[in-house]
Amino acid sequence: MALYDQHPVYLTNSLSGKKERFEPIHGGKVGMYVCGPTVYNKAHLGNARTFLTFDIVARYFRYLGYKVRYVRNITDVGHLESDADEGEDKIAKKARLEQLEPMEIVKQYTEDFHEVMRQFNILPPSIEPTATGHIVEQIEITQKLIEKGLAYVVNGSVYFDVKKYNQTADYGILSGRRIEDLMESGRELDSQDEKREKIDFALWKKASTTHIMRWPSPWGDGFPGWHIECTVMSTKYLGETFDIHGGGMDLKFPHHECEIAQATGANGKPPVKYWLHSNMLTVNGQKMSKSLGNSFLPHELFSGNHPLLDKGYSPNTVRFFMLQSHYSSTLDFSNEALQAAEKGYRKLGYALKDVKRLMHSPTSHIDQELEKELQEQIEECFASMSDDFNTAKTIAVLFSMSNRINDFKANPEKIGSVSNELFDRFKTAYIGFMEDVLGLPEEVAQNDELLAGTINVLIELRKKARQDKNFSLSDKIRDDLKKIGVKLMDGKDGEMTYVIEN
RNA sequence: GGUUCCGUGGCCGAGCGGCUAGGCAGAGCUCUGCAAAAGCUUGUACAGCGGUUCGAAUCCGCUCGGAACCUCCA
Repeated sequence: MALYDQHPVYLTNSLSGKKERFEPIHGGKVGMYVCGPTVYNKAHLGNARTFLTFDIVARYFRYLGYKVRYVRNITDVGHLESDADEGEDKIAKKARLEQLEPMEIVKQYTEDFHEVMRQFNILPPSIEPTATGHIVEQIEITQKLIEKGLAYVVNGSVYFDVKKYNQTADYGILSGRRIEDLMESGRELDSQDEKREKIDFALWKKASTTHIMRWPSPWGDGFPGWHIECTVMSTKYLGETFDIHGGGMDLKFPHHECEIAQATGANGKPPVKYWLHSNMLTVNGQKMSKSLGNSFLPHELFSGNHPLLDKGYSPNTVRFFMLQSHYSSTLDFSNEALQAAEKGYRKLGYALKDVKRLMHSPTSHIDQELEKELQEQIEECFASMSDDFNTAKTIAVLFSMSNRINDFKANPEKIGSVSNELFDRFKTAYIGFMEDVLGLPEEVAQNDELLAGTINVLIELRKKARQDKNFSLSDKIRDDLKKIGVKLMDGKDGEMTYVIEN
């Protein structure tokens, strides 16, 4: 029996607003598409949270034994500023400001994005397609929509006819919006608008003479609309209907709503079975965003070089901090919270390091209560993760497991009071959920043999001083080492361990 | 204006009708030459007001406060 059968996953489907049992379209396989970044600027922490969420989703599905195909795109074209149909292309604008080719901008910020992902231990997707690499497919689907009467051409641009679509389908099915409300609110169409209705959106835009990023099409030179790229890249690699589509909450409307309309219109069936949306990161209760100017850049956070920060925090600490809340809740950023997370994570990390060294000792008396406790903790890890990827709950379980680990470390004879088989499962579960599922590794202090050797010499000296009851010397060794970041801890048996803290 | 969501102990944060969430900080104890680390114990919180129920932080209504989306945004 596969792990995924033993621990079926329940997830909150934005489409229904309810928690549903995950049943893959193709047995044993998961197809997931997540809207990636538009690479015209440095990735900030809010971006990281979304991709962390889906990193966890992919990791857990894999841990359960599913074969996961995870597609996350890079948007390297399009996205006009200010308004869907006017204004300047973000990438082109940045290119002009920095006096670079658009593709230099794209390259630069794609590299930056990858570096940030790597720092946060967010694993790469299986496929990372780009919008510019799928212009042909975007033209094709646009043509298909025109043929079906769901899109119209005006002056070299193509627009999706939302009202027409709504006659046979339900525009607003995801966001809960009604087409009537949408037509009443928001910006009015002005005389220059080419769209029939203001809720219509562009599939293809004619490029003005000055627009740099442009491709030939049946309607003249232009560039694709924003929503169409995701429809094309998701269905191309995952099929016309696939399991999971994810993204940040702020993409729910209009982006994902439009994706549903396009795909349903073109293929005659809904594109996605489960929609997953991760919530926003906030600072002082307000959404962190580039436009509000309250966003943190990862390197500012790591270095502590930011007006709102007292000190720097490691990427893993930040990762842990984010995982202590549920992906569907907003998470507020603050120094105090980060500091608490740092200490908490350190505790779990030490236990991780320690548990790897613990070996089962010959079984003596079986402590049934202890066995039951360990057994339940293992179960709880799976149950919590299978319950809508509740990393906060899982971490709570890991804390209680770390208590047992520390107890085992201090009293190794206790390990023998549980069966070898159970101890192994316990150990494997702790390591597996920490490292593979949550992606929280031991924070490796410099694995430097010279340094380790040097510290060990000092440890031996301190042992000797203690044997001689020369406590002023033994204290000095410990205190001086502490000043430079090496913390010595005496064990029960006279052995000493150390950790390096920065 | 429309559509949603949130308000939990000093702080952060789970919770989806009955069962101690957890972390950080604080207090106490054990261990220790002293520390550190660790283990154990401890706090009796759910914005307010009504209602449903044998029973509500959890469901319903109202009030107050905050946020997101309706323009680009993860």
